[in-house]
Amino acid sequence: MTPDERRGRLEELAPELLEKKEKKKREAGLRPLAHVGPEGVVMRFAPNPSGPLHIGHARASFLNDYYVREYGGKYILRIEDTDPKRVREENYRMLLEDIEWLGLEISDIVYQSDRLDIYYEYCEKLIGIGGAYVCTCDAEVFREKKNAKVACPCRDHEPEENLRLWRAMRAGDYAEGTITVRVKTDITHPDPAMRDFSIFRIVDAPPHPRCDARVYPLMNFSVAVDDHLLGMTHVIRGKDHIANTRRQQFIYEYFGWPMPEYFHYGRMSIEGVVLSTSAMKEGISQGAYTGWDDVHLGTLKAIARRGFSAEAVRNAMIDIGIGQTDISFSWENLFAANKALVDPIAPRYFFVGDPVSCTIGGAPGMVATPCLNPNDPAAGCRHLPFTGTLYAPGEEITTARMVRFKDLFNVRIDYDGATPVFTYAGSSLEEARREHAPIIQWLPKDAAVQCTLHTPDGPVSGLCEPGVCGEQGKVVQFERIGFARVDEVTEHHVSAYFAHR
RNA sequence: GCUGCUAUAGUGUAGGGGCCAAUCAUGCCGGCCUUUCACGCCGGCGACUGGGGUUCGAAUCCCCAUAGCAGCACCA
Repeated sequence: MTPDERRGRLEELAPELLEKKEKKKREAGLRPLAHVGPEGVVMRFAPNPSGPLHIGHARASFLNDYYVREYGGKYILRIEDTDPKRVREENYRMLLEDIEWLGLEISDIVYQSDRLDIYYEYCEKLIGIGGAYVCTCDAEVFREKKNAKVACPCRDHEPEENLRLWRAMRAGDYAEGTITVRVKTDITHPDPAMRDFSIFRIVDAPPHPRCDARVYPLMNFSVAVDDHLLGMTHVIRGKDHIANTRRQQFIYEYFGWPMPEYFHYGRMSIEGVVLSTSAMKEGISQGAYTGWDDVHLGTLKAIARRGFSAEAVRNAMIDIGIGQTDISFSWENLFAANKALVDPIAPRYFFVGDPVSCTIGGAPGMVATPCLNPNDPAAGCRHLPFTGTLYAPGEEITTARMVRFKDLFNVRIDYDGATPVFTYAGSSLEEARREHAPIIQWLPKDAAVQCTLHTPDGPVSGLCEPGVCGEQGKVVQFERIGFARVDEVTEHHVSAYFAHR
């Protein structure tokens, strides 16, 4: 049968089958979520304040943000600061700055360090119903027993005994590392990661910047309790948490709570930038990097400094989606996403690398008026006066017999021995085209500013238009070079970071 | 070692038994437009990891292999 015949046949036999196939249509964006109630969704972004946010965090935060925007509901920023060893005062500030930059639609901010009493309360409940026990075994000893599927003696304590130990733990009778609370799962579970994992421990030092405590929950407990109490409907996080989800399931089951719906996206490798907090910290302290926003780093601060907008990062991340496949983050795709946003609005300027001063014989004085943006005439023009001498890019004038200085005129290049001689060759654009003269950028002798363009291959020094000085913090396009963010402007110097072509 | 997840063009992604000689984006190549090698437009290149099985029919379901990744912390 031909497809048409089949279709006709099916129409006779079971027309309803035809319908559902028809409506399969692809829409832009992420796949729809199931189990969305009338109130929308409740989702969360849960970083820990151990350093600045980086591209990996952008993915997690934007995926969740996408669905909250899509369905409405709540987006909770939950700061997971239950490990005093990894939490530092300044990190909270940086975290909030980064959140601000991302432009997330956050509805509530929750600090886990404010909620220790809640975790204690639920821990006591869990112990009371026999779901957890207090273990005083040495961690190493326990690990070996666990790997051999052998229970430790503490596992047989009655709940009363566990409660007694728990209170002693709370009261300060035990030192760091000598006592822990474990969920009673299945010591013979085929997956060693599931066997009686810890949910509380003692940390003596350093003190926590936001609370006064010695007994801290481990993430599997605080996360499970919070996700339930805060009403999470869907959780999107990396696949490194896939085992944690299964561990948390034991806690949900003991309490009889329904679980949220989980998605675990795959690992994203990112080339070309430093991502590990420890490596960044070390590099900064040794002076290899200028700070958290050093462009060699993968932090959001660095990305921003290089001229990428949060919107571009968002678009790139939504395009990547929530697949479980491990992927390589593609800078090229981010470049394209950023270009789409920045090209319509970035003002154009001339940048001249390796500038050579050229006096043009026989040329009339005039003022060139190139557009700030050829696609947006309303943006206006720049005014570049020519008074007899200009700067031209060294490489370009040594490889051509004739050039056209953009928006100015044509120049013929002859040689007197090794020294080039420049003569005015008319203003006809048609003629320049006929002669295949390259149209190149230039700068007035009297109106050029020193400019360092930082590229991945190192800094390029040259000159740029004075107008660039008014663009600090903005992204401009250096014609025929690419987009760059104007980072710093001083009286006689501009520093810019190359973003992409 | 044990447990689990994944496998579509260079990169990212859609497709979850027949509409797939496989979508879209990006990239690359060619052309057009253009006083930027930008933007825009037109055309082209490029992929279902391998092997078995189920089925009339498999990118899609099952098994095995291979590869990658994750977890097995008193971190998150």
